[in-house]
Amino acid sequence: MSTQKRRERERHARREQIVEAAKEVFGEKGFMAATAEEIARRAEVAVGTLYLYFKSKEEMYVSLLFEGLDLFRQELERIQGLPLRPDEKLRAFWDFLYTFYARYPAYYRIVSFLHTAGLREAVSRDLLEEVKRRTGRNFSLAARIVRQGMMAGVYRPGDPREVVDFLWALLTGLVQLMEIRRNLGLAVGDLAELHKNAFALIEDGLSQPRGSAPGGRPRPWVRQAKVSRGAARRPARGAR
Amino acid sequence: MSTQKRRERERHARREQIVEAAKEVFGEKGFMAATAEEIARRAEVAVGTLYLYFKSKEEMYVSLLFEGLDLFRQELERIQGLPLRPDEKLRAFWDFLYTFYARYPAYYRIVSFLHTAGLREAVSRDLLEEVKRRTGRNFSLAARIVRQGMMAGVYRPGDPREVVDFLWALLTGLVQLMEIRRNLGLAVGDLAELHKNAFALIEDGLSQPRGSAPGGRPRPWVRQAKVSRGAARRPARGAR
Amino acid sequence: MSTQKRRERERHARREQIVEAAKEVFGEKGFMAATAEEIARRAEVAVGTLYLYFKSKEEMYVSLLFEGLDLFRQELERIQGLPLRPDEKLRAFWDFLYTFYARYPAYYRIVSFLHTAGLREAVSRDLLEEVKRRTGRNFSLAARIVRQGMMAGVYRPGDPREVVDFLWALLTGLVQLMEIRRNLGLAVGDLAELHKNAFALIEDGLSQPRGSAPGGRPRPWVRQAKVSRGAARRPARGAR
Amino acid sequence: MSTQKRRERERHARREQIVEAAKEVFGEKGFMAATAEEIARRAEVAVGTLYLYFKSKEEMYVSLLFEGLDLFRQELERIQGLPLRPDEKLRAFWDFLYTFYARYPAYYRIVSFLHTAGLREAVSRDLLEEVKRRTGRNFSLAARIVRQGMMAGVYRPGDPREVVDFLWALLTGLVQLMEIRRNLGLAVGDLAELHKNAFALIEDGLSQPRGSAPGGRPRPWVRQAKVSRGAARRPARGAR
DNA sequence: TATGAATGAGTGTTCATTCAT
DNA sequence: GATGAATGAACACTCATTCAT
Repeated sequence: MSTQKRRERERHARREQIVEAAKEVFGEKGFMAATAEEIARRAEVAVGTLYLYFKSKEEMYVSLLFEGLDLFRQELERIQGLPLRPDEKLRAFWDFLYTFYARYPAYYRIVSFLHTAGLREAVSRDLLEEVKRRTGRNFSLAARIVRQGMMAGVYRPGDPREVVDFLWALLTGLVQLMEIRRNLGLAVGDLAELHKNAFALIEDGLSQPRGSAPGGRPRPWVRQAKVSRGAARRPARGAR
Repeated sequence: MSTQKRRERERHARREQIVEAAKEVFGEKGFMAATAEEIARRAEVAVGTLYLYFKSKEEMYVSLLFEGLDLFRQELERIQGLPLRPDEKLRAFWDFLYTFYARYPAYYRIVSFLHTAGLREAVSRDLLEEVKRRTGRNFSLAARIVRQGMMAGVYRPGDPREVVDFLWALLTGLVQLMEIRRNLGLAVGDLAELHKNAFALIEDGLSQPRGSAPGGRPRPWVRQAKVSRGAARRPARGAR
Repeated sequence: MSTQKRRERERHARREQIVEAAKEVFGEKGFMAATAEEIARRAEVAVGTLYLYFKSKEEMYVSLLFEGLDLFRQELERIQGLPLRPDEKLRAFWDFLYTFYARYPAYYRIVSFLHTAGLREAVSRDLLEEVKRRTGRNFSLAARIVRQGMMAGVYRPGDPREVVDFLWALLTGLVQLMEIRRNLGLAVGDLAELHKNAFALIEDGLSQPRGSAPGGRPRPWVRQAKVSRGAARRPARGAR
Repeated sequence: MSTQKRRERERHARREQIVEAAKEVFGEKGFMAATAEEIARRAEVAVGTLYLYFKSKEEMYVSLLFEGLDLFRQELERIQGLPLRPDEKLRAFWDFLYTFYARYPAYYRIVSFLHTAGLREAVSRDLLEEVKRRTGRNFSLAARIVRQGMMAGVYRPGDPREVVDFLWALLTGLVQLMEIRRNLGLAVGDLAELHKNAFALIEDGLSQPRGSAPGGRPRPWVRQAKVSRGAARRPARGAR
């Protein structure tokens, strides 16, 4: 019993060693340039040991995401529990998206890695399932904030999950754009500033129009396409 | 003189051969899985020849972007020339962002490739400069559309380039999100639908409030943070 | 004493577990592709335990032969005990060689494995001794059948062990030939048919000429080389 | 033109370098223990170069067979052309089987390798086809000798190819048996002697019975099974 | 310019075997 | 005896890039 527990503990510790080393090496060199041998060396472990804990280099990399996803969730839950108005919560969420990136850019890179072609072959089904579960939970948590805003009448009705997709897409898109600009040697603007302004833009779109009476019929979130004079009339495609 | 011109032409033709082959191979296999040998074979050229025209595999890949950037610019200019209201133009631009992706997803992948760590070492300075020039031009062109909307009072005043960044980031962010979801084996929503709705959201944020008189004092685009009643006042977290 | 016996029994049972698992795994995957870990898993035993009972993977493999050699011997003894004429016994033996292969091809593969270069280093001396003893016994048993035929005057006098070598060689040679043909994708003939015909051929060679009186001077088994008329006399090439 | 020819020659020479080195290394270490790196080193060639000429280690190994198959064929043709009686030719063939093994045992080992499971995946289709073609030709050549014997009435009628199979099987089976015995540390008999005696045995089975009149009805090669008293009567299975 | 044969460093992964507990 | 985590040497194969012709 005691032996088993010790085993358990040691196993966990060893895994941590490896994860830490992997974080370092992948962080410094990126996925492609990182080598199994160096990770093993830094973890002070034999190369073979790596493969006792992870199926492949890809799996090692993606596994690092878990910690990030959990940190992400914790913060989300903290925000959710704050005594704030829904719109304040959403802003807190948006701010968090940025601070999280600023603090742990590596996690965003791993997420970005998830779109690599052929990923599904290199990684175990279970790992992918777990990633799905955790990202799904996080998206749901975020969606809840938006939903509360909608139900409180602060935001127009709509699909809250879609809004989260937009926020996430906007943030990651901006991050990538900035990184590309840096890579191109372009003077890259202040991401913090961009981030702040982006929210102002989106929040306006989300919000109930100011003039509308609190109890009035809500302006639908997806509006009719305005018709241009002289332009071919396209059929209005209402909200799904 | 004539000889030189012929030389020039032949050189250009040869380069085109290679570019076409590269487009095919990179398109089918992605950057990593593509091999110089296969590109050479398809271009009906010796492997060594590739390196007479391109410094490296990376350079070959990134060069493909030029054509995309030019197509992009042409369409932008077409839109600019259309007899549309500024807001209609912006919508046309937004639609174009999507149709361009739908038609040439490969270009987006190359753009995405530009954030690879170590790119600057693998690629010639000149190439990067050229990419900068062309992307810059395209961003400017797009920004012009937004600026026109602002000057016409349809949109609130602000930095038009920033708006273009937002639009671009939003679109590419959504594209990546969808690709990740597909890779994770998640039921992936309809990108076209998402794309449409995203615009509705943003456009609202961009627009002058409905009730405001055309000539009235514009509501500043970046608004003051709303204050939460009863909640502990926390500093804005965006800046950090 | 009792304890020791139990120990003994348990030890034997454990060994059986492993042998059974090894038989399965080697049978399914062949020697090379089989792994110690899988054998351990199937035997429900730790990997290390394998090495308490066997010196090496090779030893595990070769040990499987014992069971086969014993089955072989039992059948040989059964045939020996049958109320048959010597030539009928030999045919029964020959048929058995085939049915044994058809039923337990794995054993033939292990035998074939015994000619691997470097075997002696990978396997304990004792194991090899045991294999020698058991195969030797089997060969002797088979030789006895032949000897009986010779003594009965059914077969010409000669070295019975040699005849067994021939029969064994012929059968295993045919088996290997068929397997190679199958591997090459050649239409492979019916081994059963071949097996039958081969015996007809050999039996004739073994037999006393028909016309010779039972008690007559036996035609020597190894005859003088016939001399070719008109052909240049060449030295026998067999010796070299 | 001259350039092309030189290229051709160089290519051939390089290939020979590699083949020679491969022959050495495989010969010394066997297939499994041989390493690509050592072959390259001995051939004074880069490792990658090996793979310009051969698809895989397996292919390298099997390719060595070609030379052997050609030597084999040449000797077969020589024998065929000799002014000998058919039965003398067959003996010459049989002697050759042995001397060939004695001189080039490595080739027999490669042939034996051909029954490795999974070979077809490790080796190109073309290579296998070529092996088929050449072995097929050799078997045909040998069969011709037997057929001539049959047509001359020296041997009983039958399928000459089958006889060749028997001869081949018998020889290779003996070779393997001897190698196993040597590996087991058994005093291994004189293969040359065994080889000689085996032929006496087989030749008798092949031959027309001595007493039969030249023009008489040939005794069928596959005879009726003799019936044992008291044994279950098995149906006679006539020649196919 | 064009060629294409040659290079050779680089790497993820396996697995028989050991040994501290 | 039994365990099973750890080891680490071993290795085939790839492919971007070069350079002699």
